[in-house]
Amino acid sequence: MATVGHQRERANGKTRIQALNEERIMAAAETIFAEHGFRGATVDEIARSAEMSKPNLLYYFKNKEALYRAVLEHTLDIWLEPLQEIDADKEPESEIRNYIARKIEASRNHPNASRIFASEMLRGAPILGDYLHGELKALVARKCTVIERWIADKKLAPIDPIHLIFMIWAITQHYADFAVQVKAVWNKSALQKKEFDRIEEAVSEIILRGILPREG
Amino acid sequence: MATVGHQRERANGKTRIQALNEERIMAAAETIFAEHGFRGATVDEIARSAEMSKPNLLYYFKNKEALYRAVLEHTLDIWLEPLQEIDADKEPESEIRNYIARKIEASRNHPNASRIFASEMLRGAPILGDYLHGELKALVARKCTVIERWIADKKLAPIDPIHLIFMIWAITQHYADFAVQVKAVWNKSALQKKEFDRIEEAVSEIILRGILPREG
DNA sequence: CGAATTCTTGTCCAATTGGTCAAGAAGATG
DNA sequence: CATCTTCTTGACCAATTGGACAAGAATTCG
Repeated sequence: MATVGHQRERANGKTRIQALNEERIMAAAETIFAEHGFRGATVDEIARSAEMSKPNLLYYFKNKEALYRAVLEHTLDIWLEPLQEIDADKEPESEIRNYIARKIEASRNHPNASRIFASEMLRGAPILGDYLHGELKALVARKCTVIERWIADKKLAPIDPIHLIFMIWAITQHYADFAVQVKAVWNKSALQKKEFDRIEEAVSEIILRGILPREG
Repeated sequence: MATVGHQRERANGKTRIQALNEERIMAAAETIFAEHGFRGATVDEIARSAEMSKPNLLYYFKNKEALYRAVLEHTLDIWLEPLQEIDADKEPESEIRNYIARKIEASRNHPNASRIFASEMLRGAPILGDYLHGELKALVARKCTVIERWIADKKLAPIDPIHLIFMIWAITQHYADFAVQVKAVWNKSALQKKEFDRIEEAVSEIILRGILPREG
């Protein structure tokens, strides 16, 4: 209790300035890493984009990799969160429709998170390798069990759960990572809420048709 | 006729050594660009991987960007070829099943082509921008017309053609670009023909169910 | 206020970067 | 075999890279 009073103008043991600048740096880093990957991004460029000197950036993150890891971690939260939500006790139609909606929302609101994840995969996941083989694999296994139960209960057609998950990941990610292509081919100058609503509808329709059992 | 006889030990006006080395360089470059993108790749590393000196590499390609463009062009051929094949006069089921099969085959046989394409999209397609807005857009528009005709003929459910195409691209590309993730989560040490056959089956099943009209 | 702490940056550094150049090695061609 | 062309590379270059450091500027806080 003694020294805590005033020091907690700091939240998390972080100074006001610290919190502010770390955020500023991470935001800038997210954009640059998303565009050019870990190797292609330069600390100088990130610093410039965050409007501060390079030594100052390195005062907050001890080196480029530490910054990359911080950004990646933040990315993971966004990337993963939607999957947690799937609930075995509810109906597959609503659960999967909802999952698709959440993933597409994430692609819209955090396209750079999606891109950084993609870029890390393209490099062979040197940083996230352990995570993929550990936490993620376990989580997916659990969700597959849920889907298999739905299939056993005749609530879903007998599709392969893991590829259903891969397909949903692939599609939703695509609209963030390949946004340039989507815009060019679809002839949209930008992907706004309206476009993402259209995407969600079109994707859900095909996927749900593809996995729900035929009535009757 | 005069000077042609012996000079055509060269094919394309290229020396034997030229043809050989350009291929060697492009193969090495494909791997490195796929992993690290344009900026993250270094000429030195590519040269080393091609087992030749950097000046020698630059004897065949005048600079890094020229090499990148050459690789990208090669990439495009592979990436695009399957779509040309869709034939309006045949049945949608076989045509789309076939298209998926071809794209997945491409992902298996040329994963690095897929990754380079992805990496170029992540950067905002500074090199391929014109191509996306031109050739590709036009091609997709034509294929959409084909799909719409199938829908009008009640051979397909009334889905959105362009998003069907995006979905197929996204999914098939995913198994190349995110191979690390797929392997980790699916618990395979490598993706062989057997695994890709399984993927093709699972994907075709869901997509075709999703777009074919209900019988009766 | 004044001392302690936190923040900020100009300057510097060795290593790496993309790229040049000249000169020798290897190959083709008469 | 002799010449002409093509191929190959060591040595070099200026610019950029990730990062260290010291010293000054703000802040914080008793």
